[in-house]
Amino acid sequence: MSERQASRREVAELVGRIGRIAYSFGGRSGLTPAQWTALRFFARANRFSRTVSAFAEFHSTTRGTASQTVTGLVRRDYLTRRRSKRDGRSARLDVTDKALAILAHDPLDDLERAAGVLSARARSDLVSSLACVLGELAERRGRRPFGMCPSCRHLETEECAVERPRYSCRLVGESLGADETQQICVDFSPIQPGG
Amino acid sequence: MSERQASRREVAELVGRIGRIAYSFGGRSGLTPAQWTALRFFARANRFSRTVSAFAEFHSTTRGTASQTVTGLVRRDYLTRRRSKRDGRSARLDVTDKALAILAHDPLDDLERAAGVLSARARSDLVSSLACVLGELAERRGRRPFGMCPSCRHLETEECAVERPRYSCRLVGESLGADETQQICVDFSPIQPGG
DNA sequence: CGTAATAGTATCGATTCCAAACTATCGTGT
DNA sequence: ACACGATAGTTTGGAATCGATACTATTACG
Repeated sequence: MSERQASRREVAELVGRIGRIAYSFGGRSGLTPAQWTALRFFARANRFSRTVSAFAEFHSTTRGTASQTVTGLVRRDYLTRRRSKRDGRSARLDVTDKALAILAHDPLDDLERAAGVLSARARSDLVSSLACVLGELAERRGRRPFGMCPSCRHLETEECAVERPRYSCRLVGESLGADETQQICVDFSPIQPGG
Repeated sequence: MSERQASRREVAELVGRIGRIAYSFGGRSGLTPAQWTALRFFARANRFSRTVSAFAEFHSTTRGTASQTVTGLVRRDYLTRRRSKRDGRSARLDVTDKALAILAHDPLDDLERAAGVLSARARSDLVSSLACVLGELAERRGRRPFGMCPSCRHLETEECAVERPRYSCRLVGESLGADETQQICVDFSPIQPGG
């Protein structure tokens, strides 16, 4: 085995192990790993993406399983369900204050803190490399990469002279608040292929 | 939220997403993600680490669950169980030819190939950054990082003038073949903390 | 020889998981 | 207006996972 291939395998092994340690721990919250993933998703997703189907995509599971996970969280008052007025089939899930409270003690914060041992430069390189790998893997598996507006080809930025820039999405054809450009989106499509 | 914290969160989100996509796909093998993880582990672990307990540590699960997963793989002839002669409580699991055959088409290979889009330099940096984060995260969670001899403080290298170097492990007090220094070990302890 | 620790298994109920069938709504084309 | 297929989401069933707990057997320590 060549050096090149060895380092590829190392990437896969390390990501797998970190992901596993991060995923498998729910703390004493009474929430399962899947429920934690769902809460994080609905807290971070923009208003077009807070649906059962988008979460199923995000979590790489079926809509049926995602539906069950969401139902459990709604029943426990971590999410509220609101039927869409535009599309009678669709419903939007929003996190409750109870969810925000528990998310303040997210066990995944351990991973964030662990990333803090890297220098800012190393962390920046790590993020771009991971984004690149994720984009490539998502493409190979036929999955959506998810991501935020700043690197999305659907974002339209209207520079105004005096005011702040105005953002909108070419895909859904709606204007976006500046904060919404920092939320994750199911329709994200990277400007440069692969990250 | 500062830039520093934002990039930490991005690391966590990206690792989580990549890990999830990589983990959740079993292909048409009939094996579950947990079973794939077990097969990979027993194929990559050294002879001191191919036990139910070590796999439970590796997979961040309980010994009970790990026992069930292993039992299923033994029943399907992917693993063989051999009781230890030194320790009557312990048993060693070895992968069968059937397991090696299916591992040749490991769905996780997609992730390795995705890592191939990075330059060798970027990949090398990625590996060391991830190893650093993993070491730190494992410490925070009180988990073993697992790793290989070259960066383990238990490795003893005896340099011989004409012959190849001889390796041994200070912890278990046994000599190691050169190939065994490239297998993952439950007793791995990094030379530099967090590295 | 007795006690504590360790390796592993067995069992429980809750959850996850996928697949498949199902309802309801939307979009398109005629 | 109507049929058709696509989409959003739920439901059901069976297998597997999961954590917790209790359990057996063996080893280590004193």
